[in-house]
Amino acid sequence: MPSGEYDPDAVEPRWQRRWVDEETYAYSDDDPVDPNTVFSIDTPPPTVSGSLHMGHLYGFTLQDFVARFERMNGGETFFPFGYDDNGIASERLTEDELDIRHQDFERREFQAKCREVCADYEEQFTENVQSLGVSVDWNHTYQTIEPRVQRVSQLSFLDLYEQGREYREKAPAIWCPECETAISQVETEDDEQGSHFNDIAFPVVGGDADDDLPAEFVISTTRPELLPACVAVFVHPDDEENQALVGESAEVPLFGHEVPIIADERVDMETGSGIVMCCTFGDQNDIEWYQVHDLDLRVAIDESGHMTGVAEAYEGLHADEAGEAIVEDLDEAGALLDRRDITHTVNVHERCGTSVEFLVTEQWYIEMLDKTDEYLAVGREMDWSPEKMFTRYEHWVEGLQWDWLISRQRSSGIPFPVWYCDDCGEVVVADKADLPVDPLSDDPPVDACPECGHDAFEPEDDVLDTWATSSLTPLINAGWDWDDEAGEFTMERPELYQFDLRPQGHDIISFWLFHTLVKCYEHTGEVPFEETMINGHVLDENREKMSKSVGNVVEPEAVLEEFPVDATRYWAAGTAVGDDFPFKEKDLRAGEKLIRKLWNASKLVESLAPEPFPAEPEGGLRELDRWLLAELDAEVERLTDLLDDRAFSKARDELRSFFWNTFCDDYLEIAKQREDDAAAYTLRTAHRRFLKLFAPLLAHVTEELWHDMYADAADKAALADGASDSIHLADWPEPLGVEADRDAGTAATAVVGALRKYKSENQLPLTAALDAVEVYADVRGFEDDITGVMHVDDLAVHPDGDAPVETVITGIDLDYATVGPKYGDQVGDIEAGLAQEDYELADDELHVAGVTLVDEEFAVEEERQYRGEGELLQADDVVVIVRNDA
RNA sequence: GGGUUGGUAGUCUAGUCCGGUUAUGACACCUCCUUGACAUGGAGGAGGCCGGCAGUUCAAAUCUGCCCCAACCCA
Repeated sequence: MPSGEYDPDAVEPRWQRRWVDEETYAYSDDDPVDPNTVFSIDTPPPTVSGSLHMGHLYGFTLQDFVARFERMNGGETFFPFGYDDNGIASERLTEDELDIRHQDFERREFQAKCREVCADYEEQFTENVQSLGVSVDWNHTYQTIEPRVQRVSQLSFLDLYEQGREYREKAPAIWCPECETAISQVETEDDEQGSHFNDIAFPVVGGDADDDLPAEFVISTTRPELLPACVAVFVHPDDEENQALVGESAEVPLFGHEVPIIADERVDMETGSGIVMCCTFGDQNDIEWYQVHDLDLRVAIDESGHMTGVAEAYEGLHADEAGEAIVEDLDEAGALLDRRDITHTVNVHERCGTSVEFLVTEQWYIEMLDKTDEYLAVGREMDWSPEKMFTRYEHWVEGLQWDWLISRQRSSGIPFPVWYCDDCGEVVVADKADLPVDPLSDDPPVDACPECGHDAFEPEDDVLDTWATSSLTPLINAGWDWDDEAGEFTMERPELYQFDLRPQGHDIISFWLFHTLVKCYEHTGEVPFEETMINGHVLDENREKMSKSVGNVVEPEAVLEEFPVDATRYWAAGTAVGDDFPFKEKDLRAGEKLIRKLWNASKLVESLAPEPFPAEPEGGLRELDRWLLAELDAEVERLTDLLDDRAFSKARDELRSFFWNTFCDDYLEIAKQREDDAAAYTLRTAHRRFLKLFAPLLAHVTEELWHDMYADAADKAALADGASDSIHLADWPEPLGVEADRDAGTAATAVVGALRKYKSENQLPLTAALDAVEVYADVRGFEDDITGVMHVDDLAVHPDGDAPVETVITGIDLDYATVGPKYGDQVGDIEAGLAQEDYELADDELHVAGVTLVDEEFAVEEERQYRGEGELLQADDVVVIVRNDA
């Protein structure tokens, strides 16, 4: 039985432990699960780092709303958890934690260290997530580096290879010189950086001798260190001033090699001098020019960002140092004409912020550019919450310029199951049955090259892009595997696929969602998700992005120190899904108040309707009881629809105001007067339904009350609806189908409201007695309720009688929805006629401005005047007269 | 530079897709009320003309165009 004040500090951790210990949310593999009713969620595996941030709290909570609602409302729910410990993030974490460098270790050795470090962090992380009370099934977790997942990832590689969707090619690729690996388009981002524009004089070959040719021209560049890599100079075909240069050659200053001057439309005439140099490679334009004009390849910068032999005297310098040195030397040689500060956007690696280079290297790709139309169609098949997020997907797919580069030159990660013939270079892949393999330590499945018969092989030592693995989470969760005997792919839990929901942040639509669609579509031929729910970012109280450098980061730990978890859940439900939204302490306070209200109201229900639980009385319920249950029926339907639509904010506010205003302020206040079985039955019935409706939102307090009042009660079989373990395993309420005159109930509460207002305006206590009240409305059946709660000595109800009031017509309201379209621009005249009171009313018809309006097209606005004894109160359409001598 | 989203009372926000004339709710604010749980409560009040300009329309927060501001995505 609930008593005293609610103590979330004690209650919440207790339930969190029990939910985990008792495996409350475990997905039952044992019984056959109906694929039509199972609800499966492909949850985002967070990158392992010890602590939570508000984005975690928000994201997990939103997922949990869906999981808890669907679990109650539908069948079995699959809510797994993954740890993304495969890749650069966990390499970095390990290097920092142990103060080591991955280059100093053998791959296996370093990977072992990664796993040790990650294991500690994962344990901590698990505790943190469990302290949020999310209903994860802790029996179904995975790590993206574990052997089972490595097998899935390598199977995926082999399947796509066999389908001809993968190829290996030596070509310019985006390269991070800091991480020393190739990366894909999605891993780059723009960064505004300060730089210099250097105006450099290029001599024209033969320009001194020919009067028609200038001796030199100017090129403005931000990257002087690329001068040694210069292979051509470009002029726009519309650039008349410099047209004479086209077809000639230029001499690259300091380095002296001659390069052709070519016309091309891709030149931006507005930037710098309008003449641009092409280097292999400075940006993507250079790559296009290199390919289209079949230019030389001069590689000046190596894998680690240092100058190569092509840079002659500058060899071995870091590119930045070389740039400075070259500028100095140009200045000395008189070739530097100007140098000015600018800010421009550069392409950087999103993980380390280093400017990317473009290097010609041999890499593995997944072909995508040929199928973008299909990937768009597949994306369109899903339900998007909110819909607008689909446009982001659309733009990303339409803007794709590269196939997916999946090889990374890193130590840690999942290896390619690939060897190459030492002699002819033939690709040899592993047998599916042998996976996972590491070619560095495992032997290829053949003794001799199937192509040339050579017997020595070179292992592939690159590892797979982490997204190549995390894009397989639906297949990992469904237990995708290869059955060697049957020669086909299988699923351990086929009923889960396709997944019902993919929740994730909008920032990784182009990473995770897109790549998952591509991979799963290629493997299974169908879209992996029915629905995707895209959440926004958490901002600070001032709607600013949280950032460590600004110092406005709110830590979940600090919030949970001060507020109950249920209050953070209330806050998290407070915005439309998909919008970025601010951290709001006000909402946490409001959440706390709601929790307290629910607790206190439950105490009152307990005392008004103590055990034993009364059955529905034979004499039936009173009007008021049926009215409440009927209103609650309507509320159940509204709320179910809102939660189906993931409209958490509306659901939260809707339920809160119905519970607070209708149940607590109206029904409970009246029910306090009563001690009959009908009231007790109604209170208990409504209360149990409220707890269930609140359960997805306020997971802890509802569980505590459920156990206090129902699940652990003496008569629990009858009370707990078969859910004595947890309210979260109870069935979602269905409408009871209670018949009630809801108009009468509404009128009765309007009367009570009017009397309250009367007392408030007259500064009377709500318990003050009223001598006499007359009601002109059909509120029969509610008389005792009204007199009881409002302390009316003498109540007279006139259900059909005309009120003793005079009505004065104060104006005419038009029904514009009908009148507007019907009369068009005559509406102005009609309004003018009404304003001048130049109209006639007769037989329910209105004659004005030469037209006749019929009954439905207008409403007469009246003011009631009462000249009798007492005071007239207005309460919607109900006339209430109060006489009070006091 | 292109695109997406948003700009509604002191603050946050509903409504905008499907135009209809007293614009929703919460928090803060003011007044009153100790009533069988809750004063961390209850009743009531004041506060906005919907970023700006122009247009379409009988009618615009809601449609169209332009502009300004912010965030994000992509160049």
